[in-house]
Amino acid sequence: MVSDGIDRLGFLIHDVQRLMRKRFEARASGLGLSSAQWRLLVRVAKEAGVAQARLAELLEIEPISVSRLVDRMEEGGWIERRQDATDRRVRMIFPTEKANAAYADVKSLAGEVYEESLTGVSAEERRVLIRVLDTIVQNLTDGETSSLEKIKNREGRAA
Amino acid sequence: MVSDGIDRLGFLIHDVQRLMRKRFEARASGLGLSSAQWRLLVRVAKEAGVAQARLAELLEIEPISVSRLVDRMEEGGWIERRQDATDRRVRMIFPTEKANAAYADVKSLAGEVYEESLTGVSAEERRVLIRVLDTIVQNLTDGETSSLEKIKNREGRAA
DNA sequence: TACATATAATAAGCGTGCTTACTATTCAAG
DNA sequence: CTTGAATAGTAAGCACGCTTATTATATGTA
Repeated sequence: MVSDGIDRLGFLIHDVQRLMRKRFEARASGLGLSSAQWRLLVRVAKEAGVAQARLAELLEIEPISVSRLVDRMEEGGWIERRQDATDRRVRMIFPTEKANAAYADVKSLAGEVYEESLTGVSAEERRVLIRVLDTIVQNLTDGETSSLEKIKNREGRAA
Repeated sequence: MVSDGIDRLGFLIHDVQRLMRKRFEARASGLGLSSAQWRLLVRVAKEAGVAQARLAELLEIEPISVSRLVDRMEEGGWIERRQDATDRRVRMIFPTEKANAAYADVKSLAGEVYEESLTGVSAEERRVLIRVLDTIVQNLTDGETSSLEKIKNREGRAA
């Protein structure tokens, strides 16, 4: 009943996340983009001009984390902050030309890492993997996660 | 070919890891143990007196990370460092009584988080999940991971 | 209008990982 | 025995997440 390996689930997820991030960053180091920065860039590329607070919701991290991530990415020349004309509290985030140019490269690079990760894993197993991971996210997102909870209630599941 | 969701794998793993860690830490906060400290404690409980360098190999993190983690855990009264009589460079790590007392509690607490995560996931899907995650770890551990590489070559796969 | 509340962003400081560089100690040659 | 390489541990400083607190601006209500 415990010999199915479920008791290792936390350790396994932790290891997989760390190894995938590490390999991605080794590949993308030439570009100077970390995986956290890449995640943010994907959102900004799809939704140029998005406010930092909205980015925090989409990325499901705290606004302060966005603030400092954006600091570093602005220094790196990946994004720029602009004032919102109608609400002076808001900083709108736009990708730079440099970011747009790198987008496709980094995307295919991420795909490479996924393929290396899944060597020897069948199509059916891949489907199960994605489905189960989605289920876990749902299970853990509902209830008691305080700040995430509010987002979900307000927004539903943002793709 | 990309519509299978594999292109979201990195984001999914990242989210699952963060949510599981967050929920675990919410539960364990009364005890004052973080998930990183819990991981270390599991190893030390199984192998009392282990050297920090060996812990770094087992946990697959860098020795300096162990050093500071051990600092905080020693402050928290979870473990203690003792000198090795035969090699004065070595610090041997032992669990305290407090740690031994908490061990079973935290273990069942982790089990609860896993079960909540996997609500609605069949036994077969769980087997596939664990098998695929193990495969990913293997795929990403071989080759090019520099420091981990050395460990693997030297030790093989430590359970 | 004025005051209380809410929201956007940031500051300060912590935990956990990293790289790079250092000290202390051991071990292997010569 | 002495010198040089390897090993154990740590320091300094960075990235990225967090909590808590602060500032500036909007907004709703008396």
